[in-house]
Amino acid sequence: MKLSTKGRYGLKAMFQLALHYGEGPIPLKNVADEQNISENYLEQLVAVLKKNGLLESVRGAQGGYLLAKSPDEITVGNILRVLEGDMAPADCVLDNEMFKCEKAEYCVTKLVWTRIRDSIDDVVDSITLQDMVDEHNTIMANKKLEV
Amino acid sequence: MKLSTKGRYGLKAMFQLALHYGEGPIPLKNVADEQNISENYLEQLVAVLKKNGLLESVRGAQGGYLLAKSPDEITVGNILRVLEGDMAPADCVLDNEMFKCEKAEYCVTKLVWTRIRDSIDDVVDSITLQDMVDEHNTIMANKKLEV
DNA sequence: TTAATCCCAACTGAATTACTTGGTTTTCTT
DNA sequence: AAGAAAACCAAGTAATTCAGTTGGGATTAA
Repeated sequence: MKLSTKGRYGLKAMFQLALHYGEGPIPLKNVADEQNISENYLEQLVAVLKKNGLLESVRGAQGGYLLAKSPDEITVGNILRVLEGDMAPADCVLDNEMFKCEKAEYCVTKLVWTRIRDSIDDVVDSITLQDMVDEHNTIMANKKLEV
Repeated sequence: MKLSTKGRYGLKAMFQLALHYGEGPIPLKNVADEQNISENYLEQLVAVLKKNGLLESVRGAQGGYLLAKSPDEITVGNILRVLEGDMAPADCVLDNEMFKCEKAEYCVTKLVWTRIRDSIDDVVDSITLQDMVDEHNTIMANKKLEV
């Protein structure tokens, strides 16, 4: 039940770009350094995020990546689903209903998987990048007061 | 974010044993047949469940497995944690705090993983095998009425 | 005694993970 | 025009996990 580095690094990267939203394109190298991720590996992840309309890129010198939408329009769920697939603990409760089990109508374990999936969906769909930025700012402000 | 067959088969097997709770030992072959699982593979899973005090076994002919506690004392969380480990989406929010990240105090993504983990915990710790049996019986009773 | 059953250890093919390597192309700056 | 900064792309890879299989043994009821 663990996320792979795709989802974890991907969210970190998107959060980093959200922190700098409005400042123009940010080079991937900066993001990779800041979050301690291999730049070449991160490249593959942002390619997916871009293909799915969450990122835009600017090529050439002074180029980089930017969020395709404002941070309050991008949820954690948007990001994780693109990089990890549906947040479903079993194939029989995938959102797109690809997989069909003939016992589905009276399968009690399916009810369990459904409840797990729904609770995860609730959380990831309710948190936007803006929420994360706000939380970050609150934490940082409190840290300053402590000193 | 998917469960492996360990967790999925394991819960199905435990549910099957819960259905027959009080009837003495149930041979693994029955469980495997009923739930369409390789018996030899299931053997490995029940070994883990037994080692962790969720199952008891009776050897020899007419032997089999039985729940070590009554179905209302065994939660889905008990079963999944034994077979899959903590239901944490990232190592930094493992229940046992093995893994330590030095940025933990101001890591916003950690807050996200924590909320996901907590919501999963809420669900799996709130459902007992008895709940599943009850649900199963309700579904079956309704099915009968439909005909 | 024999058949049913649990118990145990090792092996395996396929897939996935988390990268790395080694480029090419585009564009800004000088 | 040259050089450098960046995005873009394709392939390879070592390690691990997954989902079993194989081939036995030990225990016990009938």
